[in-house]
Amino acid sequence: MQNKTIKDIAKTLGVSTSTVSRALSDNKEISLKTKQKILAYTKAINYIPNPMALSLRGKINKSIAIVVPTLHNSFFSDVIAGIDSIAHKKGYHIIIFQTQETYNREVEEVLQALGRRVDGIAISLSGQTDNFDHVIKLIDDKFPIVFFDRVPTFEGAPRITVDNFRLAYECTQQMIDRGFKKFAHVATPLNLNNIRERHEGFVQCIKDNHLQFDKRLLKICNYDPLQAHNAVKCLIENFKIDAIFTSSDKITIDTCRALNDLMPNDHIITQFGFTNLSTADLISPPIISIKQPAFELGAITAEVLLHNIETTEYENWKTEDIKIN
Amino acid sequence: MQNKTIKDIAKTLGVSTSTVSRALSDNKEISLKTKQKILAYTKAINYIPNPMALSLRGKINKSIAIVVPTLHNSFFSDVIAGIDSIAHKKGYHIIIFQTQETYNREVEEVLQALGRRVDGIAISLSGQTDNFDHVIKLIDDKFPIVFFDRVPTFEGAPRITVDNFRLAYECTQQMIDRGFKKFAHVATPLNLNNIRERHEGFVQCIKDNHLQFDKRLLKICNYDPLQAHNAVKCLIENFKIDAIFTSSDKITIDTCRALNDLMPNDHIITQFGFTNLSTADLISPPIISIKQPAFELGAITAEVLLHNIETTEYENWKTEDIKIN
DNA sequence: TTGAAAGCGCTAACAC
DNA sequence: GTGTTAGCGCTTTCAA
Repeated sequence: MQNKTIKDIAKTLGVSTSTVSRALSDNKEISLKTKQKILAYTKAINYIPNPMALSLRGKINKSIAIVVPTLHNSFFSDVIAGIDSIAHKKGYHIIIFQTQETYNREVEEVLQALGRRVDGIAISLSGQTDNFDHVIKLIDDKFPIVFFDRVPTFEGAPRITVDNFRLAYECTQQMIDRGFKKFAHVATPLNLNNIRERHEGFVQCIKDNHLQFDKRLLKICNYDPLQAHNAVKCLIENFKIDAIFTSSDKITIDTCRALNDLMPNDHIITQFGFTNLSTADLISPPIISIKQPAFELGAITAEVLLHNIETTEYENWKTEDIKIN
Repeated sequence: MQNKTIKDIAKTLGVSTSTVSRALSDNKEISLKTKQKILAYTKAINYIPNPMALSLRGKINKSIAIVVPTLHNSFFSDVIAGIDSIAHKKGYHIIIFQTQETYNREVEEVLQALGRRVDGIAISLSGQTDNFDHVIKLIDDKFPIVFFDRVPTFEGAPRITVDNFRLAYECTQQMIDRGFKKFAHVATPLNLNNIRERHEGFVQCIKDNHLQFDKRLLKICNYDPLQAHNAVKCLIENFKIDAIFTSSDKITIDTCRALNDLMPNDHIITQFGFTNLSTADLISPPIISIKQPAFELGAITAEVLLHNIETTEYENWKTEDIKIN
């Protein structure tokens, strides 16, 4: 069953390989008759050109790399689904690389992606990354790369994000409108742009409403549920808070569990925050949840990336940032 | 920055391409000195051989295809994470193909995977698939393929599944032990092996406890939430049921929403079922939830597939089915 | 121990 | 309108 080659086809049909190649590439320098004969045959045998050979010839590979911190996160799964939806339409396949949130893996995986000669890279940075040489090099070399969600601070390649500031601001405003006054924020470290922007939107909204945000009410946790538990415990015991803002998926869940553990019956504290779970509406105690348009983010990332891949003139590449609403 | 080729290296070092190739492949027909010189240099420049060239030469590609119905499902995301964890260790990359639950896409995507010359395929069948020629052909050709979760009825290639019957049986037994007596089952169509096995485990347990299962209490729904709503409504209005069994992720959620809508305050019906959501414990009304070991399923799938890929003697391939507990 | 050359599947000059 | 050939990066005979 080994996929037939252009050579086999040529032999079977009694023509040369270049004739077959021409028929396949819709070249005009070929008679309609031979072309139809060849196309009929290739269709019949389900011929698929060997992408390795194409790639070796310098043609594009029709594959893009997606580099994400982890797949254990419905946000990234949704983004990938969005990227795939666009990529598939244009005949591209996606190859997934996980960095497990470490800088070393990120460098390695980017190298691997290049080694595989993907046509472009869509990347969301690891939580550890603070050196950007590996991606700057790509930008300098005009290799198609697009950042999404967790993006670097410098310009040069498109950065596709959701409008974290605005989403956080608006949700906080809703809470204030409903009468909440004393807010805490349980967050993962602010070195990631998205988390930082969410914090800023949250604080700005509080300020704009002439309320105060006590800095001790910002609790930074890592990915350990126990830290969230302790943070919530500290908040409950020491401060009279109305509401807790949580600014990413996992921490939202951890905080929710902490609240359930620490005050199982009276839900006097209301939680609001970012989560991409499909079941956010079913969770108890209820969370006012902010859902990022992850699928759409992926779709736009793919569109920009594919545009650049398929545009040979560098000056026509898209480089501007996009904030999705 | 275009990755250097073996030719560039040869030129820089003043040796021939074959010498470089030999150094890289740890060939013994080469002096230690030249070898070390070459290796030092290739390491310094971060040389990665072009996998396209390797693949063209008939070497393996170090990539495997994962064909899944959809990525919009935390079960499959987790399986993929599990596959990747093993594949990455052995230097393989994963390329993901979605069938969107349709037979036509499944055939097409399998063809695409072969076109890409992946070394093997891990596949979970679409909900529509009832013709298996496309995969039987691969098995006949001794192409490495492993089925997981949604597997065909015939033997010949490894089928990795969770023990659906047992999981369903045990959970039902728990419910009976807690005093529940009158059960309904809200399910997606039973043509998929996993759903059918779950139903069988559920019914068998009821029978073994000398209870009766009224067949009218099996409600088949598709992926539309409205169908689940109507099914639940019908069950509530016409039958005095204690508990509802739901046998897959999405239908579990849909049923949960339906219960919330139809009887928001008195939770006289208890739901138990399969779900892979990380937040199953937070959902209200509480669900007795059965979690499949998705990550582990993926890991084992990858192990079997990679074993077969790397084993040249066909008689040493693993072909037996595996049920994970 | 090393180099030269062929060939994997394909495309694109260049011939005819 | 069609065939011949070189070459993409690599490995592997075969010579030296």
